Amino acid sequence: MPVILVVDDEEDIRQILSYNLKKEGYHVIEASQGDEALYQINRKKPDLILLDVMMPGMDGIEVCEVLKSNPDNSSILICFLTSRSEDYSQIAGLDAGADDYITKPIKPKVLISRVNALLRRREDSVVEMKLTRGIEINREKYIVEKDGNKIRLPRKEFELLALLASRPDCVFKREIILEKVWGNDVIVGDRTIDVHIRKLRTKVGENHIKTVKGVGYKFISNQ
Amino acid sequence: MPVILVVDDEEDIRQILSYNLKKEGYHVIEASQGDEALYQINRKKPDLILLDVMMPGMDGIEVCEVLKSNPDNSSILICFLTSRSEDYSQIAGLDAGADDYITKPIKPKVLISRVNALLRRREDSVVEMKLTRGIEINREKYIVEKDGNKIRLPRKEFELLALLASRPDCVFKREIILEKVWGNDVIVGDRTIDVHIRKLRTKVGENHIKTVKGVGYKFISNQ
DNA sequence: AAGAAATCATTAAATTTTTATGAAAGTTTA
DNA sequence: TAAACTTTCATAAAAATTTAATGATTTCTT
Repeated sequence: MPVILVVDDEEDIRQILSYNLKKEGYHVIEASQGDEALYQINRKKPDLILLDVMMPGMDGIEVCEVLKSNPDNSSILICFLTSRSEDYSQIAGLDAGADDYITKPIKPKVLISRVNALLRRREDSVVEMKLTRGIEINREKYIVEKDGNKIRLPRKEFELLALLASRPDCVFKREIILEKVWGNDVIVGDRTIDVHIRKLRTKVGENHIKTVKGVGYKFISNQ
Repeated sequence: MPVILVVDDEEDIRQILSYNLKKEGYHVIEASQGDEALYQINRKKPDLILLDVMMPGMDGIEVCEVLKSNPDNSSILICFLTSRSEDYSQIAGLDAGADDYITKPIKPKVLISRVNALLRRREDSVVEMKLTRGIEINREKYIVEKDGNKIRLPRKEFELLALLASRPDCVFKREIILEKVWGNDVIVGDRTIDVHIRKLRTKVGENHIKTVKGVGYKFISNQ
């Protein structure tokens, strides 16, 4: 289940949001201030952040900027919480980093449908993906481009790469990889993953996939 | 989901358009100048382009002309963005290449309904389709022309070709093919698809339809 | 720090899956 | 009913996937 971080200085609001999200089955963590939010993000990378714009101290926009300055966090969705009174121009201006915004007062139904939509959309938006140093994955075309050259990958290899690349710099445990790429019911030996990783490395580049011994593999975005 | 390219030199406008389109679920890419737009089009062929007429450097009309000079791009829809002040004669003049236009200031609701309408209309208008290297599909006549020669295809073969060609280079999974060409209720074996593909290949050309093992087939546009 | 244990890397070979193809058997259409 | 169209079947071919075997590396123990 996706992890959602709720950031708002008012405890009442945090509770209402948190309650409703949990009821939907999401794993919710909270922060009451900007810096606390950044701390939480570091500790447990959320899938989505509901971020209040107006907060004492570091406001939502600053948090967003700091957050997005780290490419590790590029896949985190951000949804601002704004008061209706804050004018649209401002919201449009800060839109750069955000994926959506919800105006207060927040109705539970609106909240849930927006959150669901955002997370659902994220799944689909992995159709095309630009990765560092000219690696591009296109799900529709089932093609990976490296420095402009098209690389044709067999299905399993493609799925594996797409999975790893869906969250760059995050480690995927072997069990997770098996579950996502091979399916829960299929039983294959552990060496199978290695072999596929091997093939990917020769095709996509040796230093794009890093192994984390005892855990799994990750796709390296930068450097 | 369809891909929409937003071309406008003002960042604010790009953002507002982008935001609203994304909210609808479209995949949006942006360009701030004419040549950047052409670059983007080359990189990822969009379904629709929202194209500002007045831009410094290469203006919208030029972009449109360059675009349309390449038959590969004939299926891309173009919607101009114009100021109310720009006189209609000019707009009428450039109408040739464009499918629609929206006058600024742009209201989100108008934007969305126009965009939806355009894309919906396109679905139906796959009546005739020019494809690379002189392959042309005419839905009304159930006829395919290759290098000027008319090829008469049986219904199923035609539907299959039309489906694959509707999104060149995109893979159609076997299940999707079955659903679209044969219908959800009809039960036919997987070999049936192969056989039809083979017949198409012998008639239309071996290297126009490519198989993606384990996934499905795709129509190759170029080369 | 040395040795043992666990975990990965790598290659080649074996196996399985998936598709191509020709021919034939049904089906529909004119 | 013949002709055209669809579908199935059987077999060949190709490609993808998995296993197995061996070497390398890291981690853990003592």
